[in-house]
Amino acid sequence: MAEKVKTVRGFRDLIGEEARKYRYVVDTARDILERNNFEEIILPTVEYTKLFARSIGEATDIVEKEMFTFQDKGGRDIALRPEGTAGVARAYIENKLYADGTYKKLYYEGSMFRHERPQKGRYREFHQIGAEVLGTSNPLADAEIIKIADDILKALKVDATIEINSLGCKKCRPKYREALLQYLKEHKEELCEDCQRRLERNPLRILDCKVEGCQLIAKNAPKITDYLCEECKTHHQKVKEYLKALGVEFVENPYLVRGLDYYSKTVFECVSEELGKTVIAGGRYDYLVEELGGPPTPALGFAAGVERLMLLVKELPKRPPLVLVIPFGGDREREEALKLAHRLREEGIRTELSYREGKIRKQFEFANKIGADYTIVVGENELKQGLFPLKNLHTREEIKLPFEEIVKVLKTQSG
RNA sequence: GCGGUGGUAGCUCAGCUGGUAGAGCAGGGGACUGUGGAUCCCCGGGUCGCGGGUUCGAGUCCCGUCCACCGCCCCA
Repeated sequence: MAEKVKTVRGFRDLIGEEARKYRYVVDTARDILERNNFEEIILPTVEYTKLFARSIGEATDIVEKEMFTFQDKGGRDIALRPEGTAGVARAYIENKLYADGTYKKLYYEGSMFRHERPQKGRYREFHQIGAEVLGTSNPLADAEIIKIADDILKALKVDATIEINSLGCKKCRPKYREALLQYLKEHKEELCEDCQRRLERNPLRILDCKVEGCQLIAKNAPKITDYLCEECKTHHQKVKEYLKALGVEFVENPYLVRGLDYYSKTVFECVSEELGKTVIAGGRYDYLVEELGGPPTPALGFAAGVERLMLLVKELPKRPPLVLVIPFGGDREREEALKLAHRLREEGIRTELSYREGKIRKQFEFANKIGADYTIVVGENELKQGLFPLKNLHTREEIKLPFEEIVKVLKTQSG
């Protein structure tokens, strides 16, 4: 045999039930977003590398070491998108979606690529479904975005805790950063190696370090919420009020920070205890559009990790019952069975025509194997009488009816 | 990128200190020629992840490599 070609590391096939689970997660989220009057935006899979460098942040791991980048034949630096928000912001600016003076609600869905070490629920090609609202600073939008994330989790019956925080704005965040940095420097010796490094690069991240010693230090660190300016404080307060009004359960986590540089004010994460991982995350990014060369545009959004949600979805909606049409006899019977099978499909009934030849007994074994719920034998006697045996494989009951009666019976089952 | 565990039949796995590859389940056929999940009988199937080394001889020991999974980092 020739050498077998395998999938690229971190990439995989989704087959049958896995594929159905994928569709279920995506369709459920899409449904909720459509109901909230979000418009779909279908984005390119590749963008110029600098788009991500400028939006996500030069110094982040995603940009520094996790992007799939390459040069095209024209020597342009291109990257497979590692996330969706940057592309949405770029499209918003490029297509002047701000021109009509209203805010825009967009959602996207598709593959994202990060060159990380693969693990369960973490692949190099993974999928996100994300929503973005561009052009409003109204805290109603923050509350609604979080509510949608909550609705998706509830619809999928996934348990997760919603944690929220505010990262402040250009006015108040620097003051907080200053205070935090000063505090952390006083405790530098007690911090773990990683955190000593973070001190320079991204001190906010020390707050959610898992090392025990660091957590103790983090516990007594100044809280961002104590440093928020009036505007940010009011905004944060309003978001929480609206969430309560909506009955969305959440916990405040003053140490919640996000890994992407573009966030401001509201940030949130939906954390699954079962996975020990975040399944949906998002927040405000009021400066991103402007930093990418657009007009000043407050905005916010979230991204849901499809693979991670799939790991938590225990039950899929049932497929409609399956009917196996079994030809029995010769060419005439095969041809009739072929036509009758398509008659059933015309009516929306999930139908398999057996290509198996041989004993009737084997046909029934085949019916079980493929998970059929009903069988219809099409043989010489049936064609002569115009009556066909519809057998329920679960109850083993069989009724003989004219074909069009069978169609009616099955149609009510397929609802 | 770092640390750990593991890769043997379609699946789950066994294979002790090196001596020509096994079980259960699944699959195919028959007992049973127009009605299935039971039972019995028979059968097929493997470059032991890949490459190299040690050895008379390697699934087993050594080195390398790939892949999966777990933890870290990071993140959805």
